[in-house]
Amino acid sequence: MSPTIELPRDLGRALDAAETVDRRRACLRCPGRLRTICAPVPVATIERLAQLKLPPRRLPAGQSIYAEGEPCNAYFTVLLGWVALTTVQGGQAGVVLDYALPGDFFGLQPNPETPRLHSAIAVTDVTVCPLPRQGAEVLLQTDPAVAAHLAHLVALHEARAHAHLVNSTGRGARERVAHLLIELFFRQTHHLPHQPDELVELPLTLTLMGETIGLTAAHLSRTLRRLREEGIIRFRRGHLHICDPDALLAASGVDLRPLADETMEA
Amino acid sequence: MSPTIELPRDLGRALDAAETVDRRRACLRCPGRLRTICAPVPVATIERLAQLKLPPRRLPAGQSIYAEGEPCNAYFTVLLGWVALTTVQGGQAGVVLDYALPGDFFGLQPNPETPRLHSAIAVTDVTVCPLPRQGAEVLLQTDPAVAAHLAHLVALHEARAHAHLVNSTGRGARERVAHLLIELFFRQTHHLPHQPDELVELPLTLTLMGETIGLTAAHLSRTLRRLREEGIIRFRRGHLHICDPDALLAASGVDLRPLADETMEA
DNA sequence: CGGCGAATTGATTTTTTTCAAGCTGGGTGG
DNA sequence: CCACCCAGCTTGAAAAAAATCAATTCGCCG
Repeated sequence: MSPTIELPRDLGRALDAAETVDRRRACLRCPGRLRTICAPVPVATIERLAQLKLPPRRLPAGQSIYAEGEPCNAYFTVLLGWVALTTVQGGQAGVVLDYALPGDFFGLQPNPETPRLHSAIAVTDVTVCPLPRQGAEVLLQTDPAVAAHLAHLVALHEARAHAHLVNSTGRGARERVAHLLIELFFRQTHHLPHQPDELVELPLTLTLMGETIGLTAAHLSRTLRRLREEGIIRFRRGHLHICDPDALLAASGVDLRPLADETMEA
Repeated sequence: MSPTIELPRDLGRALDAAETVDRRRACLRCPGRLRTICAPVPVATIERLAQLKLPPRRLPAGQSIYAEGEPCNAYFTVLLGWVALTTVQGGQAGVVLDYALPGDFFGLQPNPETPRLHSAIAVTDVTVCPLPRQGAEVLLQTDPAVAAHLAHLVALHEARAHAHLVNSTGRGARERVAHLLIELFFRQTHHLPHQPDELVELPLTLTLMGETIGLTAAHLSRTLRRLREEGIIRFRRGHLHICDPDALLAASGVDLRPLADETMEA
């Protein structure tokens, strides 16, 4: 029942133990610790998790981590870089459902036996920590703390999807863009922008951002220009500069303060 | 640690036992059994769940089950009727995030200590089975099967939100409407429409449906008229008549077959 | 110095909203 | 039993928002 891990068979017991310690250390040092599926794992159990997981996997920008229709072999934690969860319907324009940032967990399915419902694409160069499905499911069925935490974690993803839905339904382009920028700012800094001239990474193309909020790249470009001309933001080369935070918050058209902690916090 | 339930203190042990049996029977007979949080509960444990839950609550159409901003006291299973999960942003038009139909579980939060992120409104007269939060959380922390199942159940809700997002982003009114009708058909019958002249309940106002897919009631009315004039559907007084299933599926603009089982199944 | 994907911009068309005015049908009170 | 009431639906005309299409331009990389 215990899932196998890829280890050279001829290593002695000593090295095996060392390997275990290494893995355990890696998990304890992991940026995702305390934030994803690992959060409720007591130090005593972390060894078990460390055994389950595969070594980190690095992928270049643009590569698919998994694609719609594929079987579901593993769940993932992002260690480094940005991942887009997205659908592509029959060669047409896709829709970005969510982004997974460092520390975020993604890839859990309603039914693990079933093909992937969406694709996960590396937006930047990415390092992910894969957790094989079988092992993860056993862990869930055995450790109630992990399972309970995971349920709430997925509820958070659901809440984010709902916020996304509210944002891209029945609101103007300006509002949508402002809201998206604030969300992505928040998810990196863990606070709303308040000081003038805050700077943050934003390694997305206009096309991708457009697919996130349901606008064409052309219209998005115009909307961003307007915001720039009003001295609210500047966006260039993977970086977002929020010149006037209050104006941006106002432009989003919602009071985000109460929701921020709950919905965007990873 | 075991959660208390409201019982007259002066009842003898015999009646108490009878009450327990009643609750247990009610849970075993429940339409939500096998479909919601109760699904993985073995008959042995169902008694425990039966002790946790409050007696069913009936609400007239239009009533709020909980509202955005309120504290989260309980989670719910729908026994009868339709519930809309919705946001209302500052007096403006709201957005319907999802519907909960008989057998559906709703109300779980990312952080249970936190105010509600959305409202739940009874669309029709409704009967729900409330599960007090405290007890539910204890159950989750104790019973890994329930917790693991719940995680996947919430993942299903997330997937449905994603499908909703795809549907209402960057697609025409006709496609959105067709997709919504099919989804609501499926969630009641558990199959896609295929025979001509299938009939199903649809107790929603145009305003509500519009808020679900991001259209005004006016435009929705026009879109429905077009579908009616083409002999595809008829919709009146709470009932949907799918005259030409294939045309409706075609109008939705997506191949729903592979997704249906996973995304819509409650 | 090209080459190329991404961003910008303009002109035009399409889609959807908005606003406002009737319509309808089921429920209520006289 | 009927008149009326009212929420919800329908319809029309005009305005607004966004998509589309088609060039350019920009900036990075080899």
